Amino acid sequence: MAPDRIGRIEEGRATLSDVARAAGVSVATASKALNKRIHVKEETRKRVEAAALSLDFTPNFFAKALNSARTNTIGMVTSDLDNRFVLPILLGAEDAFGAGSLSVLLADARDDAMRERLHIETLLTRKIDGLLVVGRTTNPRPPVSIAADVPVVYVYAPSTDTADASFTPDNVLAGRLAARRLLEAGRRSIALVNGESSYAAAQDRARGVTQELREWGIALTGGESLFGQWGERWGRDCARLVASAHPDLDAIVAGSDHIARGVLDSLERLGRRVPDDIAVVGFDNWDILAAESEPPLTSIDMNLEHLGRAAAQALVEAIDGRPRTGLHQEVVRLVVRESA
Amino acid sequence: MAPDRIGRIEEGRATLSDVARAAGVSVATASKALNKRIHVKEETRKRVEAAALSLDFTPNFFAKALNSARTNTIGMVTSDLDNRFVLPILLGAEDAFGAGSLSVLLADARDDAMRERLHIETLLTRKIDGLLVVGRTTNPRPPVSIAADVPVVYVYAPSTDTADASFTPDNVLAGRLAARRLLEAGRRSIALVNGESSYAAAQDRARGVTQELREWGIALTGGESLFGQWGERWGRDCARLVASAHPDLDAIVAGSDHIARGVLDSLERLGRRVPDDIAVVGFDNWDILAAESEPPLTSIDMNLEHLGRAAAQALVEAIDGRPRTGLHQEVVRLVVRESA
DNA sequence: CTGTTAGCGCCTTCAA
DNA sequence: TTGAAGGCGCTAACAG
Repeated sequence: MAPDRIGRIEEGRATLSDVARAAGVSVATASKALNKRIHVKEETRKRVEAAALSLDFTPNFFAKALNSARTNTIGMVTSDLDNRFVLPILLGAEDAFGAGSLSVLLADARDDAMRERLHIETLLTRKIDGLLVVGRTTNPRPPVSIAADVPVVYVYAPSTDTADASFTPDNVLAGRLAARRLLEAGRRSIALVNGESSYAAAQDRARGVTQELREWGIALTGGESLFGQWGERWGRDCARLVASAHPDLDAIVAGSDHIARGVLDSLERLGRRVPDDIAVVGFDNWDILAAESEPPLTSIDMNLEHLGRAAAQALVEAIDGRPRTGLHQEVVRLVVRESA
Repeated sequence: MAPDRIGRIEEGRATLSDVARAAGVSVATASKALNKRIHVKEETRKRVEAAALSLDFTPNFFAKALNSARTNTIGMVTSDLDNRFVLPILLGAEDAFGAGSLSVLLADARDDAMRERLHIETLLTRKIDGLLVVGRTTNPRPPVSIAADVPVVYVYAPSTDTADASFTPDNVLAGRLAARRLLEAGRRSIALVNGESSYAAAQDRARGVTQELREWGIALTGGESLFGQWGERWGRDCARLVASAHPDLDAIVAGSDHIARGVLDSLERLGRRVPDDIAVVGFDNWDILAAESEPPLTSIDMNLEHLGRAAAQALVEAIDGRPRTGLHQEVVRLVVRESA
């Protein structure tokens, strides 16, 4: 029992050879036994497992990683952690990876290509099994260049290389769902107060809305290009204008919940009741904005947690040799409250 | 140059012995040279470094970790990633750790003690150099029990053990700053529409507000126990009541920006102008709520990014053998907009 | 079924 | 100043 090696005393960890000795077998046998390998007598395995347990043995992660390809670690690079959209995605991903079995190395690139390269470099140094690249917007982004054969999955911001595996919310569908909700409620004069035109999300949502309207034989009131900023102010300003210019207006699709809040605000000031006079629907279903507004806001939920989970799942499968390449536009859903 | 070992071909990584051979020295010398150790002739080192560079040599992380205490990895356990407060903290922490030099293993415990234990267990297995425990609220939490001598720093939620190193925003100061702003602007009838009483943040802010008022010889209008929920609805309801009950009311401190939004809403409906008739100040400086409200909201910023950075810094120092124990209440700051 | 022998890639004595 | 040898803890051949 005397420490036979320098360092044993302070570093209390039991090693495999300790276990082997305690069980009266060789290290190799102990290894096989603990790794549920074949060719080990049941009784021997029991003995080894008992020894391992009593010594509170935990295999040394690094020794293990040293001679096996897998490290059970995946890397996650976000371009902007300060982005509320990435949170649910991370959550979903974390979820899919399962507690304890797979660890996540997180790195934030601050929306800076150099930092991203650097971070990915160090992640690769740590032999991650796979890489999840989380974008800041849904605008396509250049693929990361990785020499090694590490599977990569893009989330939120898809890769410009359509052969890469990318997961992004279906914003066209989102637009359609929003419009459909209004149309089915009998609304016929619908305006779209959109976000910034440089965002794919804004463009896609607009596309979805107009597509749906067209199928109903209707055109967007106020035109298709009411692009502005992603904020309340723009929502307020723009809503005031369209609502005044079009007295028959009976619905507004807002490019985001944030914009929608501004829209609601203006409508109230104009004396238009929501939803009786004018219905309003937003995007994102950001409950801090949507749940307790006056009235509570009907919105399209982008299913971000699901998105993260799907991407993570795909990454795990890719690691296991079953890659799912290409762009995956994940489904979104309508959340009905009172505004539409 | 022919691959002398199985696996060399597919696994293109150059090893130290490759470098040594290329430089015409032994592995030992190469090691010393690259690690800036003494006892290496300058010219030899140059040669080795050149060889390493040309072979694009990166030391094997695991081999290195196998016989050295440091892994340059720290663990970060959040109790609830879905919490908007943790994001800036993570950012600040990531920042303090520096790009590339220190990697972050992220684990989300979902506010579940069992999951937390499990995650910490696996983190320890990976020999993290230190652990950052990020809480969901500022309520004190039981310390994690770690057998090994891994430094731990608590952020946002401090440890109940005051000997542990904890970093949390100074909510009492926050309350004082909010009150002071109003008092200095000449307000004398001030109400506090607070959040949930079970939150230390709500209690501390209340304490700060009353302390400051007391120093000015004033008592809180409407009493000290207007606790409710952290939401707009409560802000609306409560503001309507106090404002009606106290016609002389000239300021409201809202327990959070979210509450403040409800307060603003009610005041507008009651025809009280902000800030002319009644001033309003919130907490959190959550710009999505505060920046574009009508009028824009004056708020107390909790300096979360700074908080995260400070905590991370402390962790790094602790790892380097210079622990900073005890509770650190970090400074917060007033952000003036138009509502007060 | 079990044990012996070789490494994985690196670092660290200790001789030379 | 350099190099040879041993070891970190584990797994993967191959014998026995």
